Amino acid sequence: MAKSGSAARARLQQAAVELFRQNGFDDTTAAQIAKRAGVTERTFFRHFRDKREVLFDGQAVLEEALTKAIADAPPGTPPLDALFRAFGSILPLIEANRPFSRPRQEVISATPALQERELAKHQALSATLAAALRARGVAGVQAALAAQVGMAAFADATLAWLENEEPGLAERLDLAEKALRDLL
Amino acid sequence: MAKSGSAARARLQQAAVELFRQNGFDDTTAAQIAKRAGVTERTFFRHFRDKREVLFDGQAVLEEALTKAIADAPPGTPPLDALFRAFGSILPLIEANRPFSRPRQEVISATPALQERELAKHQALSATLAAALRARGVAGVQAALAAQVGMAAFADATLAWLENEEPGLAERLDLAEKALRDLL
DNA sequence: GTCGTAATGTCAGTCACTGACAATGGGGAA
DNA sequence: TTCCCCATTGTCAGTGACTGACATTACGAC
Repeated sequence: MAKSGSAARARLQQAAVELFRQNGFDDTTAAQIAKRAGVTERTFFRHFRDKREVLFDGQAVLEEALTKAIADAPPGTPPLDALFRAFGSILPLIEANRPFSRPRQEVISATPALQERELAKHQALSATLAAALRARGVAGVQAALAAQVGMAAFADATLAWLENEEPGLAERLDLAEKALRDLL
Repeated sequence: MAKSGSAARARLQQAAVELFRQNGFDDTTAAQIAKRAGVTERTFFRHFRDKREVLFDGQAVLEEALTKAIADAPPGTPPLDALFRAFGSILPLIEANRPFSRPRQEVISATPALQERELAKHQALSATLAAALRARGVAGVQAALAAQVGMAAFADATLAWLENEEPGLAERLDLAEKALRDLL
């Protein structure tokens, strides 16, 4: 009675979002998610390290796109410029995903345990961006700081835009960048 | 056989660090910690929300000191200056705690689950700092960004200093601040 | 000394997560 | 086609984090 290729994974993610929204993260068991997806609890944990991870699975694509965008920036581009240019280049991707991201973020915002995991993901992404900057010759400390503050601005803008579609994401990002540069 | 006032709490924290260092976080059970502290597992979870939390308990003092330092900064002080001045004012506190912080950080650095929790604590502290800045009239977006980047610099400097005492914490913090200002 | 309250102990239960092993099913080699 | 390979899934038993309910104890206030 084993099912075909890993469409199970997608079904599990779908089922998880639905159940989390309906009953909350804490009142949803892994077994319930698995059942709705037509598999066993054991299969759930074969696809996802833990119960939270089922909501975090698209980061790889973004990571690659951002890294590439940073590497492709004209030589001599200052770190923050390279970063925000990279963010700008993936806005279409983000915007296209809004229908999926919105309910997902709704669940996350209601669940401290999931916010913790989201922070960890952002941190990992930030580390990757810092590495990409260092590969361009940016000094270590600056690369790390630029990546962290850039990610913070990007994450804040995206979060606010998921809650309210207007103003648009590009505009929010520009505002965040300006606010950041006004800091000094 | 119940013990006196919450010295139990301190014993639990002490026992936890020792066992975590000896056997690792994952291979240490809450029951083992409790036993070494002379209490029951149930008592452990009365003092700490979960197994990770036993390592995170000094934040309140820092939070208060930092908030106060920010509030006390001369009016008109730019956000980043107020922030770094506040950090500078609590350096003695941090330095005095090094004997406790070092083994603790050793455990955290070896355990992803604990790093996640640490990120969450930093985020919470950052939110508090942002609020303190806003209370001084700093705009919301700028306050949030300043707090995040400030925390990042502070955390990075402290972490590096815990791994290696030289150069000193004050010096590391100055370097981080300079690197940050050079970003623009 | 008594009494009230806060801290602790006891116990049973749920659920996240794991290791070991068996069953299945689809695709490629012969 | 037929057989076999192997990736995916199912089954089962077990550990440990965490919780609720209730009993017990310690200790200061009076």
